Amino acid sequence: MLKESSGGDNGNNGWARVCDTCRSAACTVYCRADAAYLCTGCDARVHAANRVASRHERVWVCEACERAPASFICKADAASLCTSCDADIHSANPLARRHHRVPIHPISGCLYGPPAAGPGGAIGGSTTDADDGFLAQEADETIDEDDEDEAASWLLLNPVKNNNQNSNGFLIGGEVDDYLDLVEYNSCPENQFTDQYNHQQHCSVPRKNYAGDSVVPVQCGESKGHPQQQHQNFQLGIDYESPKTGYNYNASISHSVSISSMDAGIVPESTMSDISISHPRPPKGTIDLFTSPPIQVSSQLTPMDREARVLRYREKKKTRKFEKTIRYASRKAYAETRPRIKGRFAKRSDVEVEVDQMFSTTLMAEIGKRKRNGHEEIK
DNA sequence: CCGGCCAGACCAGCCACATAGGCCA
DNA sequence: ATTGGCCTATGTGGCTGGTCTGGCC
Repeated sequence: MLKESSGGDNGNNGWARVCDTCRSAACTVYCRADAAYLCTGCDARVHAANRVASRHERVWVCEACERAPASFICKADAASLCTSCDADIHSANPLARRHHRVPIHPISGCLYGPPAAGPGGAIGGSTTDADDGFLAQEADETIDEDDEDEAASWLLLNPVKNNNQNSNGFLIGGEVDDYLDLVEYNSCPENQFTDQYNHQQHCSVPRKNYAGDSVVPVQCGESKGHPQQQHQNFQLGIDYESPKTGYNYNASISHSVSISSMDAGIVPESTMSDISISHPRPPKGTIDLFTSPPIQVSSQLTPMDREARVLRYREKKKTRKFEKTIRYASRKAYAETRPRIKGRFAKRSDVEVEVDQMFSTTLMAEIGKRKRNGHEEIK
């Protein structure tokens, strides 16, 4: 797909960039320190020469055009792509746009070591290595170590640590929290982006009536900057639960909002529609390059920002809730009334179906009669 | 080995959503 | 004849709760 989509000509002039050193082989990596494109052999030779050279940060060359440093890994295509090719390929159609892409982190040291994985594996895996500058910086911190570690994983973009789960199987401040926190961050008046993204994020109106599942409309604008609204956003960030089915793109996602009157934490559909409809959350560990604001924010945090976020994380941790959440109250009500056999849903008998139909037709007739009467009264 | 605990599987029906196809300007 | 927008029909898969089951301690 990738090669085809690039026209099979490998980019601008139809030829892969050649190694800047040997000038004979096609380059495979780009060394930022040397600002040079190198083939596998030259890279191994140059960067194994001494310790300093071995620390040079390198990234793989785009597999589509083979002419620019790769910036993202597309998990669906299993390919590393430069910004340009990524944009070309993944803006082609809605399906491609949903491909999971993660930013490539440069790797230093030996790229061709014994357990070396492919381009994606080697570089993608580096995010959890000590080579990661951000993580290395984390290691120097000495505040409350447990919280700090957890907060670090929470602050990171794609750390493996984020897969930590507690005994209940829920995420402990994983990427989900991270994502939502970024949303929250963006939603703060002082942090608002001026583009349409945030407007959609928090002010969207359900596209449909949703009467069936009791989705209620969003109150927009009036609560902007209002403490209560901020609180609600805050809770959203906290209570995000891990899907029951685990690490899966299609896994169901539940949300919970702190509403005291709801035993099981039935989500006010306004928040539901906010998240799941107006801006479907990109899959775990991915970045939606075309609809999301730049999320790299977290990797460029100032110490002040970082401290603030750690504090916020701790607050969230304190108030985290693990209650089961109900996204659709109507489905819950229906499920409770359905016949069961040993706990499993069973097919309704013909009699039950008939009764239901009779009831519904009667109800519709009643509603129609009331409407007509209403019109007559108005007239 | 036994008992307690817990996570996950299972089921049917509703419905949100995506897609395909038809129609019209 | 082609294109773009709109609407409708159809298909797919997520969501829901009570019970059972297998694994673990």
